[in-house]
Amino acid sequence: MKTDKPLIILSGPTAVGKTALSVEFALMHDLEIISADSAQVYKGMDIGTAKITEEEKRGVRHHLIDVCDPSEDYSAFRFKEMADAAIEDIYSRGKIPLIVGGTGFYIQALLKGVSFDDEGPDEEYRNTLMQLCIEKGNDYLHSMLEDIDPESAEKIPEGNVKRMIRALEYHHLTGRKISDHNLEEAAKGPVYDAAYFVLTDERSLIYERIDKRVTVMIESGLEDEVRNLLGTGLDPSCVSMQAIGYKEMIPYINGQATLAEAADEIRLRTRHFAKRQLTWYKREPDVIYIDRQKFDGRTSDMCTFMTDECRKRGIL
RNA sequence: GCCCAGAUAGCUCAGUUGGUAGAGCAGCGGACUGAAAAUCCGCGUGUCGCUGGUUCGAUUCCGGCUCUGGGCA
Repeated sequence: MKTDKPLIILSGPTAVGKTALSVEFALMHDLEIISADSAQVYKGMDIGTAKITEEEKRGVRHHLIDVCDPSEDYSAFRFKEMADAAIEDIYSRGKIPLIVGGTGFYIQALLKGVSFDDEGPDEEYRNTLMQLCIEKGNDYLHSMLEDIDPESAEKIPEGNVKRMIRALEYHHLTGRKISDHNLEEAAKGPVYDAAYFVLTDERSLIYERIDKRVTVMIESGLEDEVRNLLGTGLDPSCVSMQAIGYKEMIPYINGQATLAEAADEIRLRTRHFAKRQLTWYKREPDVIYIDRQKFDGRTSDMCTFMTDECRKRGIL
């Protein structure tokens, strides 16, 4: 029995081998790929994001890569809008979409159809709050939050300025508590019939692959890539430049660190990132793990496993 | 060869006026619903170099040894 809104998702920590597996699987079933990656959307950010190359695509159509200028701010909201549109487009061609990427937050927004019904972001209000925070301290923002939304104040630590600001902004724009909004959204079920795969491996092997990948990035010209981006007048504090591999290069380019120090910092930050991704998946319901160890790393066997799991769910 | 300093967590080091020890980083765990490759929260994982001595008790004091720096030759 086939489903109405089939969707296949392949996620997993960085450097685990999602790209190679995704192309192989897409070729096998004539799928189109939608990237769920918060950094690969930016044009000109190729080496540091380990963006798939034209050769690696092997003719498989990819969506949501290079759709944004690095000076623009991308977000979960924009991803959801664009991904929903891409999915409809793919359905119209009679094909099934394969979502591939490591940004769990984006995948969640898409899969559960999270509603972003306020008019945000309100940059002006955010700046006002940021200024208040600097002048009067984190505890001042926290007490503001306590007044309008005690549940959020309970949950969000004083140190987490970003989330305090977002909670205050949501209330400012809608008059509602974000804690209520979050509860409503959390209760939602998926809007697509999805098989949600997470590719994993032994932690130490993921870390080894990260270390090697960073070495290759440096050898492939990451420094020039970052210099070129900054050379266009891009603000180093903008969202795209917060991506791992970019913000760590800036001290080196400014002469405040050696290249080896920058590379080590990238390796460390990437390992931390992989750990955060793994934590995220633990909480996602109905995730199907693909443990590389169990397949001895054989792509064809992993594809077979994925095919079987999809069929069990009426997908494919 | 001699002199000096050091040897404590994976790393860098602090400390115990003698009662088996604690910071930062690493590591590990967690949160996350319009910045998410972002942001934030929690957890000490140890033959205190080895070996004798003094002592009720030594990681701490004393001797010897080993190793590592630095200096003198």
